[in-house]
Amino acid sequence: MGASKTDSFTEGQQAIASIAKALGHPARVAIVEYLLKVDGCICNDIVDKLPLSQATISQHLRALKDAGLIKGSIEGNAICYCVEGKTVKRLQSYIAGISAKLTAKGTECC
Amino acid sequence: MGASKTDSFTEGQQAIASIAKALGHPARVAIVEYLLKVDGCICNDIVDKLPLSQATISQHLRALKDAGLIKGSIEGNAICYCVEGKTVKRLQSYIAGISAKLTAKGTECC
DNA sequence: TCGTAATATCGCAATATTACGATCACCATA
DNA sequence: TATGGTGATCGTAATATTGCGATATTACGA
Repeated sequence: MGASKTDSFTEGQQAIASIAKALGHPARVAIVEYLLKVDGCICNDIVDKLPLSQATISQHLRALKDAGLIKGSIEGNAICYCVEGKTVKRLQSYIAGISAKLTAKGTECC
Repeated sequence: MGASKTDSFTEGQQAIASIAKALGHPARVAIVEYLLKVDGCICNDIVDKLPLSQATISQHLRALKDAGLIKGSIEGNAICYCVEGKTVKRLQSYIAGISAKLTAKGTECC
């Protein structure tokens, strides 16, 4: 035993967890930041920007895509990736919800 | 090789990644939600609420505490955990920043 | 001080992640 | 049809996570 007991939690909890997990590695945070900075949402210049191999970056891109945080469309013989606003907003409103409940509560208890 | 190449990224990226990673498991999302729901921020009723052993929950609590997402104070012979607003707000404003940059950009490119 | 409830930690097994080199597949264009 | 650039995938090694039972540890009350 020891595998992720992922079922036995709600859909919502799993959905948030999987988005958060995708952002749970500095390389992927860096990739998202890069995609935001580059205005054209260009593709694999990323390989030159990060100290990781092409294979590894491709894996991270896949993780981000699986989580719905980015999407890519074929653009000639390259691929154009960009951040998917919908998913970002979903995470954003979830965190905002937590934050709101906290301030509604008033004092932090401990 | 194969270990996390975590260095070679900025402090900020690592900080966000570690907070996000802490939320990257449904059990931990569930724990945070529970701590928000319970008004008194009570301790280990959690063991009864989740289908996980006490040892496992204690581990998840530690992960959340290490990430700064919760804090605990000793309360008699029990422990009172609660969500740490400061860290939630940090994540919140980071995600809001991404979201803002996206809408500033106008159309999603791909 | 003894017993008991609440937590933390240790040690282990199962599984997942991270990273890379080596290919493979695809498309454009020479 | 070759050739080169772009990206995905495979195989593999190193490491991390997840989960649990067993065992501390700590604090309270009898």
